[in-house]
Amino acid sequence: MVKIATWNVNSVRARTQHLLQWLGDFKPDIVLLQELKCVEEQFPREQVEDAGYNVEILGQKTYNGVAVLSKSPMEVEQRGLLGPGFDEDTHARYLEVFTAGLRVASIYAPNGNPVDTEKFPYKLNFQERLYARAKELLQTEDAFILAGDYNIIPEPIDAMNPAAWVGDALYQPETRGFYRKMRYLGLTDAIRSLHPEHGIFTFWDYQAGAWQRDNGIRIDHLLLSPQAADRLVAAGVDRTPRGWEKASDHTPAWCELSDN
DNA sequence: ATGGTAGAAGATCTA
Repeated sequence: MVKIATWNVNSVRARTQHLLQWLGDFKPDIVLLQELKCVEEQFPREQVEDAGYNVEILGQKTYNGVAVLSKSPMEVEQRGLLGPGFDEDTHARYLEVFTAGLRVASIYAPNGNPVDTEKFPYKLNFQERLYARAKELLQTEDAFILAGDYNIIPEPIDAMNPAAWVGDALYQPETRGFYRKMRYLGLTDAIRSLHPEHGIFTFWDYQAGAWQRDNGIRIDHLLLSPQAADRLVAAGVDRTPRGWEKASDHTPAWCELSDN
């Protein structure tokens, strides 16, 4: 069995103790982190290595930043996500590795708000690049997982109060359409495929007591290739770290694959 | 209720 989790930590330096505590409690084999908010040199590498993980990092000053932790050896496959007419991206939002017989990408997709600014087209452009990469990878025989903070509320069931998100970049038709396209491509939403019920959230805003009211949304996703989905045995969200003092506004989402 | 909170940087931006 291999347990893979994704977690937007909202600053890895502010969340180092939470991360170490959670690694010890939850014991994931592979962890995809987002919003490191630091450069590689500032990442608490030694502490994470001492916890038993290999570490690969794509960092950036102040914003964004993604990493992959794995108990198995890792090879970096791709740093960053480029595409046609897009040969440079200063944002650290994509890191793809090969580890434990799996191809895995840690993804921090753009938020895209406000929608009437250049931020929204940037979000759509990133989505197009990710779609192209997914299509490319589907032509291999690899089992792969594209997971992270997609900044997408796929369906009304994925929000406590969907009406409040109308007009938000996370819930725009183009945003939700991209997610649908990824699924039509043949990718499996690990959590939703095993859990049709309402109330599965991964993010609660810091403001207005969203956590206390369970006013959450599901925006962190694990999309599995057919070869990976065939091995899917469990998936879920671990709400525990969201309840800790000085928590990230996201909590880990995870899935478990049988050995193959 | 057009604010509210959090983090990093630095006296604002992003989420």
